[in-house]
Amino acid sequence: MASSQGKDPGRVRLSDVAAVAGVSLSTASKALNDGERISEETVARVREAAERLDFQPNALARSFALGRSRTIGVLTHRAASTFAGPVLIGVVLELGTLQQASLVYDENLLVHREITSSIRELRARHIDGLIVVGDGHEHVSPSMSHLFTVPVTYVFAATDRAEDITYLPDNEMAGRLATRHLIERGRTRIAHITSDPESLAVRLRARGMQHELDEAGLQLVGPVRYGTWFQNWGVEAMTELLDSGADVDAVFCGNDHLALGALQVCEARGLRVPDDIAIVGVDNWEGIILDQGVRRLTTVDLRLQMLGRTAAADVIATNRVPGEHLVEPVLVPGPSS
Amino acid sequence: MASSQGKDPGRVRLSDVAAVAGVSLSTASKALNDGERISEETVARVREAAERLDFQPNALARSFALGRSRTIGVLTHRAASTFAGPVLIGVVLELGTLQQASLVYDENLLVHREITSSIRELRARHIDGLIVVGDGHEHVSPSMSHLFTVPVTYVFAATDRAEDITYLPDNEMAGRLATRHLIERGRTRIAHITSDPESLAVRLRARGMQHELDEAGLQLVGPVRYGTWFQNWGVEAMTELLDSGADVDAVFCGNDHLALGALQVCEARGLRVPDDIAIVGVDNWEGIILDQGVRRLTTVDLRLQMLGRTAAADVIATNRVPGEHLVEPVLVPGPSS
DNA sequence: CTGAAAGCGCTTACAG
DNA sequence: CTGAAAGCGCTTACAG
Repeated sequence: MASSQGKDPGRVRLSDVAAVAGVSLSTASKALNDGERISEETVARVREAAERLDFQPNALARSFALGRSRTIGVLTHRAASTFAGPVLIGVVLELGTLQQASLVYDENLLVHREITSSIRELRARHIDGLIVVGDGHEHVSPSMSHLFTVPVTYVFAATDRAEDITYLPDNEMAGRLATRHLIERGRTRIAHITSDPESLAVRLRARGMQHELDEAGLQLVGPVRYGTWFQNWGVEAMTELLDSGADVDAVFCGNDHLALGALQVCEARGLRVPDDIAIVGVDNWEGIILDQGVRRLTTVDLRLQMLGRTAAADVIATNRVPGEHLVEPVLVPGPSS
Repeated sequence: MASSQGKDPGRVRLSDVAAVAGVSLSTASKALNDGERISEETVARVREAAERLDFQPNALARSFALGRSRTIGVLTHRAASTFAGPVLIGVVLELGTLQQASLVYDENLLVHREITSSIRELRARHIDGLIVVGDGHEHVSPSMSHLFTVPVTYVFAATDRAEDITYLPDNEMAGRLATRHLIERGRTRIAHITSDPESLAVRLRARGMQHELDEAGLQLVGPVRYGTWFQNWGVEAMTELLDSGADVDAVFCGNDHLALGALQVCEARGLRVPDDIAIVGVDNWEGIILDQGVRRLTTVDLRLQMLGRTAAADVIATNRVPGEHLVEPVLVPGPSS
């Protein structure tokens, strides 16, 4: 006798369906799948039998026969980090919706083993595709696409190969949305407080802002105040800005920490926000507070979970388009602007 | 001819290994797996051949033969929520480490389909186990264990069946850790600001606090101030507390929002924190700020990601223990206490 | 349009 | 200790 572990006595097999429908196994299979070159009547009879018996095809047998695992490999770097976390959640939730399992390899694993070893394992598992989750696009990741015969999609990561399919948040659009929002509300004297220009996100957000100002024929209340991503820089830069006596009615901050710092300075000085001065940040990191019904900041949400979902849908799709794809952020209005 | 999709011409099969080792297919299989009733010499020869050919067993064929998918079903409710998110990340990362794929079903799906339909799909996939991710243990989830023949583990959820295996954060210990920390630092006049006593987490944290006070022979600077989880209640309650003229040198707040509100009031009144008054919260929700090197609060971290990892390891384990299991929180010291 | 048969690549009960 | 053979439950090229 052969293995009995694979057996599941209570389970309905396709052969049972075929018997009930009075057709052969192969006809039953074709009727349930492509349905091509099978008479409508037969298809109906087989489907009915399958329905009546509550037939669920054994996914293991199907995968084996087809050589497709309905499993997607997911390679991450520090997946638990603040920004990569939502991306990973989006990836696994969307894959689940698409009936695909996720086989996740975290970097912890990769440093201990050879990278080639984990790739071999991924191949042994016959994954149908691979998603590489980065940690923003500050660092360019080396392309791994040539190591796989299955589709590879990069998300929250840039690669060194132009034909790779990458998904990134649209940081330039984030700058545009924030600035447009302020302009639409009648602000004309807008300043910018942000982090280090070494960061690509900083440069892109600033560029988006500049585009909108140009289109509106406005001048930045300059210079751009570059510093760090931390709240205390927001405090310091806002203090400097106000002390400089600049005529300013709005500030676009590169992230929400800076915006909170700026808000704090304005409140301490008795300036009304947004009446005297409007403030917009980026990240919507107040998620936890928003959950609880309190929101202080206007901000731009980069939709990181949607970014993960989009990449997951892509790796399964048949019409994949090479190159860089940007996911649109959304403006989340709040009382500060 | 049969299906050719399953073929992968470049791939080494077990039969190749057997041929190179000069043994039969069955002997090769046994040598590589159990190794029982096979001579050491043969085992060595087969292993060597496998090594040399870089043999990776086809996981699809293996799963099919054994009836085990190396895939774990994961059922979530609002997985993207603030607290369930880290639990889910812990689950999928740990499963990945254990070479298990994750097949995630989010509630969005479940409301549209019959729950029985998703269970049938999970069964058709021959999952080796199921993890149910809840959203805290405020609501008791109905047990689903009887619907599956594979191991079911609940995490961040309580069920209505005592034999179910559940993993929860230890909220009582969170209250103890916070209070013990304050007592060890010489505080003797400790108050408690927290949310609604309807919440089990509120009651457990308060109970843990009371235990520690009792053991130290201290009295709570009462009454417990029950309210909401929001920062403005922290502000209000702290204001009341100070206005009441109570002699207080520390406050344990039920979460970090309340602690931030309390901190704000103290700072506004010129009280030095922690010199005049020490404050401890719960949640370590400043994660994002911590990433950036700034920390204001002392807090208790419930280790939600570790909670997810622990549950994931459990569902695979052979020695599973029925009942409720608690994951220990850790105190994260900061300048506020 | 339909069906008999081979095949996907393993595991294991059984005979030797 | 070893090997020939059956079996896991599907899919599909081929013949009819």
